[in-house]
Amino acid sequence: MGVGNVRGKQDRRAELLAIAGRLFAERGFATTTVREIADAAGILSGSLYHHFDSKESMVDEILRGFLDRLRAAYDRVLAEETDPRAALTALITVSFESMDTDGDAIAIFQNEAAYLSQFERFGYFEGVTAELEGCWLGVLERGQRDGVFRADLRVPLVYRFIRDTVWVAVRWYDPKGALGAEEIAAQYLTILCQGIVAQR
Amino acid sequence: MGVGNVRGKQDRRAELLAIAGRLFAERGFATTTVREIADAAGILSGSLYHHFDSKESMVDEILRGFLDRLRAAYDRVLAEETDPRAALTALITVSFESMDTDGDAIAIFQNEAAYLSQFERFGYFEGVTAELEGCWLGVLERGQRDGVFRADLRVPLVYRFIRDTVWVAVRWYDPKGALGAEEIAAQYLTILCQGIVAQR
Amino acid sequence: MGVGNVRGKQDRRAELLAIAGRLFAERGFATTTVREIADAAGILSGSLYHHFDSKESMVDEILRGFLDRLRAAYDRVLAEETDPRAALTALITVSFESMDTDGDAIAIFQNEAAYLSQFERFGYFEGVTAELEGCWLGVLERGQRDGVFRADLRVPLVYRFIRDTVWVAVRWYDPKGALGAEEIAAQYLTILCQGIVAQR
Amino acid sequence: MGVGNVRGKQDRRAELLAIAGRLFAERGFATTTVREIADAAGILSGSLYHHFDSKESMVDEILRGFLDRLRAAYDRVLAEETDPRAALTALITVSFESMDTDGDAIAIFQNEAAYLSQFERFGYFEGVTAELEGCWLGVLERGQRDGVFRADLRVPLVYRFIRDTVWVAVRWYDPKGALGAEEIAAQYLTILCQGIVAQR
DNA sequence: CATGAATGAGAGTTCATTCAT
DNA sequence: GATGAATGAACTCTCATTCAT
Repeated sequence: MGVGNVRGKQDRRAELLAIAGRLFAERGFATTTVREIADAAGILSGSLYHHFDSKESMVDEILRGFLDRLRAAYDRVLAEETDPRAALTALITVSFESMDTDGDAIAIFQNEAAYLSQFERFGYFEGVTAELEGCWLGVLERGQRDGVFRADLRVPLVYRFIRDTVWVAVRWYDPKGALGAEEIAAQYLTILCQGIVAQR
Repeated sequence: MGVGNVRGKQDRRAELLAIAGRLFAERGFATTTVREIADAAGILSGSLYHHFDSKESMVDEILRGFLDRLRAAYDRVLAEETDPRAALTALITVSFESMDTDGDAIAIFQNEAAYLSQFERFGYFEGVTAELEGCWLGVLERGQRDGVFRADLRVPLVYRFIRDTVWVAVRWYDPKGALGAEEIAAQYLTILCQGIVAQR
Repeated sequence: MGVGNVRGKQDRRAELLAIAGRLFAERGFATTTVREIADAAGILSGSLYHHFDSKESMVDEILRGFLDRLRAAYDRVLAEETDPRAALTALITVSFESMDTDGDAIAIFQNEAAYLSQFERFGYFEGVTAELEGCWLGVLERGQRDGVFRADLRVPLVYRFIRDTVWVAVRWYDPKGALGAEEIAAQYLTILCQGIVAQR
Repeated sequence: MGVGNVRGKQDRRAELLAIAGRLFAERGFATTTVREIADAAGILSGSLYHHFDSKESMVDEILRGFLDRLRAAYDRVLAEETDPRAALTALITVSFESMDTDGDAIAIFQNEAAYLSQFERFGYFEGVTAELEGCWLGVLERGQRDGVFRADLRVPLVYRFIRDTVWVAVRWYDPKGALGAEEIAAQYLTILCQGIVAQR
């Protein structure tokens, strides 16, 4: 009935959220039923409502956590790396690495953001997305201005290519697989920076 | 009562399929209701069943058509282009261009393939996906063997990066926008081949 | 455009009615769809409505025909046979024999009368049923009065036993089978009149 | 939260099953809607699915229970009565008596078995029916062999006559009526064994 | 006479959510 | 905290019937 209990309560929430996140990521938000979540947690569907008001509030909590952590990571990168190429490298590496800890949330955000953002509750997506986009665009523009990145590229397009490649990788990336996030990031950076064509 | 009637019948089907495809792409398959499709077509939900057995058979028809066309386009590319770099260029260009005609189907396939393939009816996804993958891998491997593409790249990884970038672009690509598929393909090819880093 | 045409029209109706009757008997009235009837007839469901106003009017026509014929046959029996035992024999034989020509209608009437009689249109069932019942009761009562039939039997009960046995036989009687209606009638009459216990 | 709860749960199921059975028997399985069952139970149609998977599983449960009880009763008869005539008497009496407790199930089985057995789920009908038939045939054949029953009768035919008469009686038998199952069985046995013709 | 597109009512079923226990 | 019965709205799909062609 003291701190221990609160801790326990928090743990249970986190546990349930992890279960829900896993299912949302695997089967989709609309397609996952509250009953399935409850079954996976070993309780009855009605009991979930002692912890969360609704299915929506579950995804909300999952996505907010992820988005907050990602935003913080990007801020740290921008604060630490002043060189555009180093910053880009760090941004990409950090993003790939987040798949180890936030894989489900990333998958959910990738697959459901368009659907969820139609509800007022998820209106905040727009702002966060713009902020994250700003991080990338800033680095790319600075790099182009400094002559580090080629001048004949349309930065917004480059941003979209990078963003898509990085985040969609969550579909096939396996945190427990042989290929680590770091190595994947390295390979992608090689391609992105030098291209796939062999130098003569 | 002759060809004209058959044409009319085919047209109606195609029309309804286009409407359904649009909605499936925008809102997701599971989230789009049969009533919404019917409303958009200006008929009652039950009337749709005069044309199609089920909601599933609608997506099925949409996706089969797209997959067939794509497969044929890839085959044509491989038949015409023997040079790996030219083949890769053509594969990428053809893929981006398919967004002009098959945008909705592409979006549906990207977003729903994982969900749909759990049903027996869509078991054929696996085979088609493998065939398409084979087209890309063949070109990449040949290029690497010929020394056209860098030797230090993991081909399967490169394939995934390309595939993800190309197909996820459907989320932001606007067929009626200022930026055409061809130009986007060109920019992506530049990055992919030469990288974004300015040559000194 | 003369008599021949009318004959053709009548034939077509009879043909469609036979098809519908077959299906109603096999699958039940409620369970048989208008589309199934049309399919079996090689036309489209809508086209059936050029011949009949409704599914109900199809059964109606089928059952009226059968009931009329049966009533007439019973009347003929009662007019011809004055001896109770001969009359009972004839009633039973005539009933079993009607399965050769009216098998489907009998099955429909057995299975659906209770359901159909709830609709006003089929209100006439009650009267016809009472009339037919009257034929049997008359013969049985007369036979009991004359001392031909045992005095310790409750005539209404005997009637029900006979009626049920005779008509439910339609479920297993096969018009094309080895066992003819006449022989079945004879066996039943033996049991009914003398019982199954061997005389010592 | 103990035995009491389980009892309560079982009771509710049984209650709902009784309501559904009543309606299925009265109106037919296909013709009875889930909403009608729910209405009769004073709940909403969706709430029924808290207790049963489907309308089909409701009939299934109803019929399985009846068939099990009947099979057990027949087995008891065969174990207790060795004399063919006594066994036949007991079989008939037990069958008529089952209408007091299983009237609805009997009616459903009589009316819907043909329709239901087309679904895989009800494939077990065939086996059970054959077993029950075996009980009757065994007794009749033994009786004929022992000279208790007449030699000029076709046993399979006799079986069908008895079966039809006994079970179709459910259509008019009234458990609360003046005529009890035992008396009806007795009358039928008299007719069946001695016939309706007065002994001279 | 037949077609085939459409209607409109209603079927069985699902599911997020509530709440007394 | 959890249970489990119930809600109520919405879903996919079916089907008898109509009617312009």
